Amino acid sequence: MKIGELAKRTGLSASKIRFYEDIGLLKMVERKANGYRSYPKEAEVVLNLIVSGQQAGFSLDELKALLPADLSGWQHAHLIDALKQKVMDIEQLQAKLAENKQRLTAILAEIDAKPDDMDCADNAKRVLTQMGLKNDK
Amino acid sequence: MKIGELAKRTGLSASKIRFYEDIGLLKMVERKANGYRSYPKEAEVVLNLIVSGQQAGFSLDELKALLPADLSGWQHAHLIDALKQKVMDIEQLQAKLAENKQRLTAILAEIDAKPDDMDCADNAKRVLTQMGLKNDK
DNA sequence: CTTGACCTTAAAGTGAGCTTTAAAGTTAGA
DNA sequence: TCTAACTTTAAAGCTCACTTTAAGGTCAAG
Repeated sequence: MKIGELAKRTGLSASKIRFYEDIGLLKMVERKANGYRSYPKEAEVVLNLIVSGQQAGFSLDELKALLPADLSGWQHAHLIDALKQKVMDIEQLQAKLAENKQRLTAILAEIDAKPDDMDCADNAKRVLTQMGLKNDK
Repeated sequence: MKIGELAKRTGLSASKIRFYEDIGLLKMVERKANGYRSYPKEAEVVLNLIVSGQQAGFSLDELKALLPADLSGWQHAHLIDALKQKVMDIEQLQAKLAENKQRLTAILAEIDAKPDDMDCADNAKRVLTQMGLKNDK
C-alpha cells in the first residue's frame, strides 16, 4: 500500500504519516525499488491505534513507548498498567468536570432566582467570586 | 497585591501571569508609581477561572472571548448565555471523555479475557485490530 | 550602604505536533 | 508521448502556551 492510499484509509494526511515515521512512531514501512514507501495492512491498524491513543490523552512520546515496533513484540504488563493509569486520569477529569458543571448549573439557578431586582454588577461579582473560590482543589 | 503574592496565592508563575496580561487575557491590573503591577483581589478569582477553563478544555483564546474585561462589565444576559454555553461545552467534553474511557476499558477487558494461554502476537494483533476498527467515528 | 529578594522589559527559546515549501523523480492514463 | 497525479527529501515554518534570558530598577533589613 502506498502512502496516499494509507492516508485515505486512515483519514490522516500523508505528511502526518511521514512525520510519525520520522519520529520513530510508525516503523512498519518498507521501500520499493523506486523509493516509494510501502505499507503492510497492519499499518492502518497501528495508525488508528495512534489516533485512539491521542484521543485518550496519550502524547506521541507515550505512544512511542507503548506501541510495539512489530505487533508481536508487545509488552503486556506495561501496556495494561498504562491503560489503567489513563482510565484513572480520565476518571479524575470526569469528576472535576462534573463538579464544574454542577457548580455552573447551581449558579445559573441562583441567577434565575434573582432576576432584575438586584444590581447587575453586584450579582455578577458575587456569582463570579463563588466560581473562583471553589476552584482551589 | 504585587505579582509575587498573586503568584503564590494562585499557584501560577509570575511569568505566566504576565503572559496572560500580554495576550489580553488578564486585564485587571494597574501600575504603582514605581512601575510595579498592582492587582485587585478579583484578579485571583479570574486566574482561578482561567485555570478552571483550561482544565475543562478551553484554549486561552476561547477564555479571552468568554471572560469579561472587568467583573462588573458582565451583562446579565451575557453572563447567562456564557454560563449556559460553558455547561454545554462541559457536556460535550464529558461525552468525549466517557467515550475514551469506554474504549480503554473495553481494550483492558479484551486483554484480560485472554491471558497467557493464547499466543501473544495473535492476541496483540486481535486486540489492536479491534481498537483500530472501533475508531472510525 | 550594601545585600538580596523582589520587580521591570523586550526578545529569544522551548517543545509538541504538525504543515508547507521547493525541487526533484515516478507512474498511470488518454 | 504528454500530462496530471502521484511520490521523494530536507528544511523551514507554524500555533499554542509558555519559560528563559539579559539587563536593569526598587525596596526592606542589617
